[in-house]
Amino acid sequence: MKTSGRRWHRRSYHHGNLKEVLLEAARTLIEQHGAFGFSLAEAARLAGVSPAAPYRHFRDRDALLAEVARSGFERFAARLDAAWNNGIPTPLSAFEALGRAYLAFAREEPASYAVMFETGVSEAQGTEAIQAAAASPAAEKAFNVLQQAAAALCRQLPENERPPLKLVAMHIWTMSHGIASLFIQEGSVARKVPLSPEEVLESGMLIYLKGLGVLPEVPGEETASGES
Amino acid sequence: MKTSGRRWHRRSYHHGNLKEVLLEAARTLIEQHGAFGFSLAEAARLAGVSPAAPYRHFRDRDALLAEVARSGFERFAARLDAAWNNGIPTPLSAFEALGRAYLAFAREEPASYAVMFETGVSEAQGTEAIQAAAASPAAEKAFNVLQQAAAALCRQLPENERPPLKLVAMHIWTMSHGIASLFIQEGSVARKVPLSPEEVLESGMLIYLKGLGVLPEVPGEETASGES
DNA sequence: GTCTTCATGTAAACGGCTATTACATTAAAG
DNA sequence: CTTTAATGTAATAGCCGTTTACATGAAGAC
Repeated sequence: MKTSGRRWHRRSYHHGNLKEVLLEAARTLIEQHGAFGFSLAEAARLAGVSPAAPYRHFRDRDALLAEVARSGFERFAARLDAAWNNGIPTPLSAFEALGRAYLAFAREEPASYAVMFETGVSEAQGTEAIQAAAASPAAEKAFNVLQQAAAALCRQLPENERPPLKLVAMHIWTMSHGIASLFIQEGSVARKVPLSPEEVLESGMLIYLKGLGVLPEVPGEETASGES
Repeated sequence: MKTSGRRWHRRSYHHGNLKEVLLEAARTLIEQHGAFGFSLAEAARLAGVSPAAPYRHFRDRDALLAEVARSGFERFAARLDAAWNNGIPTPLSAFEALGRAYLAFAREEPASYAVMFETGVSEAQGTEAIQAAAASPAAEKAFNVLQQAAAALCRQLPENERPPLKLVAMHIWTMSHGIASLFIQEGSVARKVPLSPEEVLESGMLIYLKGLGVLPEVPGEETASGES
């Protein structure tokens, strides 16, 4: 029973699906060992191939991480887009769904999220590929969903009170990202606060939208606890 | 002339200040090569000592990074505290100074900031030390400054309208962090938006505070452009 | 002053990782 | 069936992290 040691001791000399398996292995290993400590060799072991095999599919280690980021942005954008659903049934409810989708992605794919948003600093040599992914069409598409949502919300305001769209989109994005980023970290002080990311985001957005003038006079004024 | 190759070919066998120099070298290298790609050996070279020397001062590579994080949190907390200055002259002006101080730290010490907030994912083996730093007293002190500011702002509200302090503090923190984090990245989509981090934070906070009910009826209603 | 001691640095070595090169295997096209 | 290109392996070189045994010298004991 060759399959005992590995899930799939491949039958043929050729793997058949190595690229995808390597990406999956990378995400798994990054979740376990952190964005540091991820090693191409270990991913290869996990996939059951030699340490040199990955180089047939990725130019180097960073190219693999860049692909993790790029594909992550694609799923991210798709998910945000589905949640926003063109503002249906109402912009506000869709906006809430959007926020939840954002946090859900960060929670379900922490490795992808980390590589997408928290890789490297400055013009790091060797991370250009990843940084390119962070500026890829997929990344822009994700941001565009946020911008659409911002636009729909602003459309409820009289024209002379509308702040620049990009600014509102940035506010939404930075708050969502800040929450996702702080809560992903195990040891973070954020974890010591007895609040779920969703609670923080929803209450924060309620206050922000009220400040924007978008909310129709909140009834209960229970700004804190949300509804759940 | 031995001194040509290095700034300071130390005269004595003993370095005299190796620990600090290594921390400084680490910050420099992380800025240049990213949080990945930082190597203890290179830091040692930069300090002009053998690759084994750092182990006299740090248990391992992660311990050095943890110290970068810990000392970073200390300077961070001190700086935020000085900027907040107990809400003097007014809570609002002090709050604005606090936000600027937050972003200034992230801009001036991007390496520290990255190690403090963007290291690793989940319960990564090998990063426990850094995660411990992220939950250290210094980190809590920094958060406490934000919480004090939140408290001072909330104190301007009638008691029955005050949201939980920790919640407001988290809103402030997550938005500041989100902006700092997104703008630190070179390739980020955030860099394509023609807005400075300060503009985004200040305008966002204006809207948020208005939603909170803290702002005394904004006069100009130029929600976007701030004053600068 | 000399001796001892301990902190601090070095040299050498091991194993793991990245990446390259030459070679092996096989699927697919002609 | 033969050829070819894609895909994987083996072997190798260089770097890094880390450990161990040894070297140096500053500070105090005498």
